[in-house]
Amino acid sequence: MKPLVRKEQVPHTAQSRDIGRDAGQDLGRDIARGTGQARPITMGRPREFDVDKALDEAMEVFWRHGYEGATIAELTGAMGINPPSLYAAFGSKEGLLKAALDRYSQKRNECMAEILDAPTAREVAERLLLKLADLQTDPQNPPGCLLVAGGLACGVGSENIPFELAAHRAQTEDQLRERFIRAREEGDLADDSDPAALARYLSAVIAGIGVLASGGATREQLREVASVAVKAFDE
Amino acid sequence: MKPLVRKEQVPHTAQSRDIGRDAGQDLGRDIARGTGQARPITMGRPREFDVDKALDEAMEVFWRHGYEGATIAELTGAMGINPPSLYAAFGSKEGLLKAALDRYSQKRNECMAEILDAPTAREVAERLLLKLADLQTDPQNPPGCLLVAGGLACGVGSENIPFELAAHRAQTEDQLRERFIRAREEGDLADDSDPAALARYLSAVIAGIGVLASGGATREQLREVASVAVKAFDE
DNA sequence: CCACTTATGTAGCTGTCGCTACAGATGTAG
DNA sequence: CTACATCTGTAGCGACAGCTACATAAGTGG
Repeated sequence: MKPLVRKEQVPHTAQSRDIGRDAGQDLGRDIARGTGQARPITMGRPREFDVDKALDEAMEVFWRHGYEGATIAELTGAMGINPPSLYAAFGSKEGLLKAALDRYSQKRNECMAEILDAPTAREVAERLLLKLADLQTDPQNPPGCLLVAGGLACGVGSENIPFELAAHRAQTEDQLRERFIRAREEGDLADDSDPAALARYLSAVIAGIGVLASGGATREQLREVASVAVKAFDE
Repeated sequence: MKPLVRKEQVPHTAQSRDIGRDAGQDLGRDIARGTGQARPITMGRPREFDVDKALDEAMEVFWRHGYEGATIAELTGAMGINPPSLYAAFGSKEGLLKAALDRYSQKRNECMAEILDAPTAREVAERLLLKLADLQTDPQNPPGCLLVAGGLACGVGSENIPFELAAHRAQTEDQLRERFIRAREEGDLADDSDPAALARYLSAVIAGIGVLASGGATREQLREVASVAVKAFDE
C-alpha cells in the first residue's frame, strides 16, 4: 500500500487529513478540475479525453463498487484511458475519488438550490426526501448514494476516504441547518425547535435511504419512508 | 480474486447468492459454529483457540475496516491464529464474515427481545433508537454498525457481501414489522397506519444513525436524532 | 527549423492480496 | 502399540493491486 517511491519525489502522499481542501498540490500541471470551463490555453500536447466525461464514468465505478472495490484497471477501462493518463490528470486513485466527489456534490447542489427554495421547513424536507428516493433508485446510475456506498470503513492506507465522504455529506447537513435557522426566524419553525437537530435527523434519514437503496429497496418503498419521515416536522 | 483451485476441490465457491443459508458445505469437519456449546467429543487434534473469542476479534476488524479493507493478515493477527487455522475453521474470508455476522446478529437479538417488549410502538422505537445511539458510540467497539460499515458496495468477486449484510439488516426490520402489526391489532397504532412502512422507516433511521456514527457523530447528537425520529410516531 | 512542455501507450515494476502444501503435533479408536 | 483424523506453524504459491519508466506523439514559443 505504501506508495513505493523509488528514488525521491514530491511527497503527494502527505496524508492530507484536512478534508475541506482541494485536490493535492499540483503535480504535472494542475490536478484537472472537472469544472468544464474551456481550458484557457496551455503548452505541451493537449489532453485527448474529456475530463468531465471521464469523471462521470469513474464516479459510476466508485458508486457501484466502492472505493476499495474499484480497481485502477476497471476505472481506466470505464474512462477510456490508460493508467498514465489517469495519474497525470488526478495524481492518484484517491485524487480521482476526490475529483469525482466534487463533481457529485456539484450536481447535487444544483438540485438543492430549488429544494431549499421551498416555502416551509417541512416542505423542504418532503421535497428533498422524495427527490432522493427517486434519484437513488434511478436505473441510470447505481442504486444508493455514492457518499454512503463509497466506503464508510476502509483498510489501512485509505483511512481518509471515509472522512472525505463524511465531509461531503456534511455539506448537505450544513445547508439544511442554515435553512432551518432561517425557518425559525421566519416563524415557520417553533421557537423551541432545534435546527441543528432537525438537519442532523434529515441527514440520517437521507443516509438511511441510501443504505436501503443499496440493499435493493424500490422507489415506492423509499417514498413511503420519506412520507413517514416528514411527519417528524408536524410536531 | 478467482479462488485459484489448483487440482480439484469441493466447490465452496458456488456463488451462494441465497442469503438465508448457513455457512457453506462442510469442508474439513464442520464450519465452526460460534454458538459456544461445548463441542461434544471429536476425533483428531482438538482446536487450540476459542472460536467465539476469535470471532469477536474478527468482528471488530471487519467493523473497523470493512470487508474489503480487512486483510487476512490483520484478521489472523487479531484472532491470534495463523491462516491455516482460519481456513480450516471458516473456509474462507467470506465464511469468516458470515460467522461474525451471525454472532453479531445473535448479540443484537438479545437486546431486541426486551426492546420489543415495550408496551407501545412508539416506545419500541424510542428504546431502540436510544439504545442504538449508545451502542454505536460505545468506545468499546468501532463507531457505527457492522451491518452498514461492513460494505454496501464491493468489488467483483465479493458481490454477495452487500447482500449478506442487507439480509441481516432485514432481520431487524422484520421483527419491527411483526411488532407493529401486533400494535395495530392491539389498537396501539391507528387502523390506517402502515406497519411495513413504519418498520422500513425505522430501519432507515437505524442505518442513518450508523452512518452518522461512522462519520464521528457523538452520542448526544445521535440521541437528538432519535428524539426527532420518534416524533413520526406521534401523528 | 529547434527547444521545450505535456499527454499517450506499452510494458512492467514492487508489494501485498487471499489462500494453501506440507510436515509435525496432538487427539481418539482399535 | 498402530492406524487414523484433525489442528497448527512455516513458508510460500500465483494473481493482481496501485503505480511508473520510457519512448513517442503532439502541441507552444522562439
